[in-house]
Amino acid sequence: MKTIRIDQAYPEVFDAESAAVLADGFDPPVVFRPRQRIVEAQTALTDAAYLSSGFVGRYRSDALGRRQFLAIQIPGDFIDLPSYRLGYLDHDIDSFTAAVIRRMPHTAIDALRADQPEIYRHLWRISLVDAAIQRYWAFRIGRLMGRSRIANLFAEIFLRQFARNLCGPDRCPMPITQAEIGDACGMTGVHVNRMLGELRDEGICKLAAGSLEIHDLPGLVRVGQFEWDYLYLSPTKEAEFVQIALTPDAQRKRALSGAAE
Amino acid sequence: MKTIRIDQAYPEVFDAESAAVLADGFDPPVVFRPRQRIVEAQTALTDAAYLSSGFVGRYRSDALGRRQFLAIQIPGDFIDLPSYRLGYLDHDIDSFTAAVIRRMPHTAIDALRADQPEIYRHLWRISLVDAAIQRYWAFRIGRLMGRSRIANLFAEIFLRQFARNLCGPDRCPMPITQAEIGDACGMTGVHVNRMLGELRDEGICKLAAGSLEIHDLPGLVRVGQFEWDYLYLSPTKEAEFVQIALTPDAQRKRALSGAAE
DNA sequence: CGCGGAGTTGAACGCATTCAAGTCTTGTGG
DNA sequence: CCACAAGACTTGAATGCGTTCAACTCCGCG
Repeated sequence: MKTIRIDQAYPEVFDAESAAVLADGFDPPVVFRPRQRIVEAQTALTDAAYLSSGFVGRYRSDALGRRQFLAIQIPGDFIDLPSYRLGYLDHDIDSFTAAVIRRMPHTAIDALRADQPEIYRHLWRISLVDAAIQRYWAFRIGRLMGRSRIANLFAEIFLRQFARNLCGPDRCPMPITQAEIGDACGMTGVHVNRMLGELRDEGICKLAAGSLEIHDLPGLVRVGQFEWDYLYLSPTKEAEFVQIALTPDAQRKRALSGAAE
Repeated sequence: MKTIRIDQAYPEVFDAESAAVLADGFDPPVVFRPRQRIVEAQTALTDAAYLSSGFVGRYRSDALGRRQFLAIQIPGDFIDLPSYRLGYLDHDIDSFTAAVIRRMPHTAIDALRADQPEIYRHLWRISLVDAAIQRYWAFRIGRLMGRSRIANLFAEIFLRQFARNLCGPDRCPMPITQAEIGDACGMTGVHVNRMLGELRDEGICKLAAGSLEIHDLPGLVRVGQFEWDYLYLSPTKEAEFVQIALTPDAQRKRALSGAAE
């Protein structure tokens, strides 16, 4: 069986029919264990990997071997789509958790260009949203203070899962250690620990046992100065998020100004 | 005349013939003055802008209005290609210098899909290299110290220009202020000033009158921990850079290990 | 000649790191 | 089921990189 529920993973992008077509192009699933190398930098790739389940991270290391995460990928992400046109990656990808990968040969993507232009262009779109997320990471790391960085990252990872119906409104999987959060936010694990303590004491959120309990989503958004335009959500999903993430007061102001933020 | 020298701008990507085809799709040039808004966030776009000459920067601002540059675009860059599939940008683009923009309607790009698949796919490739550069910005800001960040950024901006034959081996245009370098590297203008002083005193490089004098390129690469795999240069251009950027000793080691770094 | 933006420098402050020593969890094997 | 080891988390104290505030110089330009 080659069935894969891409329709669930990308509800905004692929309708059920497209998803079925796309699913036919995948190779059988491959399972990875936690903390395993999934894609190696500088290695020639002939297929694109789709993350069916699990969390993985893309990173580069500095001269002393310290990692900087460049992206955190959640179920439903294509994790190395750049390889389609570039042939190899400039960074490594490791699993955080156990992960299931399904690969689609680059040739299968090529075939879509003529046969399924809509899907083909949607793949391009996906890679552009990825790029937008990358840009926002530069903003987060470059402009926000420690506590805000973490809150902002949490908000992103939560919303990306929420938009795919991978979690409810008040908690979501967050299977990464404090040190890894540090590697993602450009700070040390020790400092992450202190800032997490503050967020917890302020009643905003709590990270425990690989999942994030969100006690005050508007607070998380406020502290993290989180904006979500860069995720290019469907209007439906965005409205759903606004409903739970903005206080009634903020929603009123938003409606008045007509801002699409 | 619709002639535009894309062949020069993207020698690795477009051959002369493709460039000519592509050039036919452009609207007439539009000139911008320094420090002018070129693309506004959240505004619907129906064409993609190509930067014919000049420098422009993409940025987001935090709650207090402080900018974080997300990218610096040089002549030959498509500066808002994401708009093709996303419809609008989540960030603003301002000019650093006077700039000439040529726009290509999204519909013209659409037409390329069937008529000129090679060019169409090359445009995708370009957007993927842009994304790779974005990723590297997260690494730079997240993992490097102040002085290294600046050296690293300089190395990138230099190499990207060098790869397009926009400059020689020992100097390049760098028409941005110290405060703007700070906004790009996630630090203050004051600290940029101090670090620039160090780089100057160490005989590595000197920023003056909108251009960067590179006195010690290997030193710049070393201090900045600069790697260039993420730019996906053509083998020719990469070899040319290695020739001038690595010391003879480092080149020997590189050759021995056979690393493609 | 004077204005304004860019660059420069000094001093005090503070966020985050580093180092270190713990405690708590978790998974594994006896 | 307990013992133990390894990794994750927590906390304190000292250090330091970078910020902030402020004053001043330099330079291009009208």
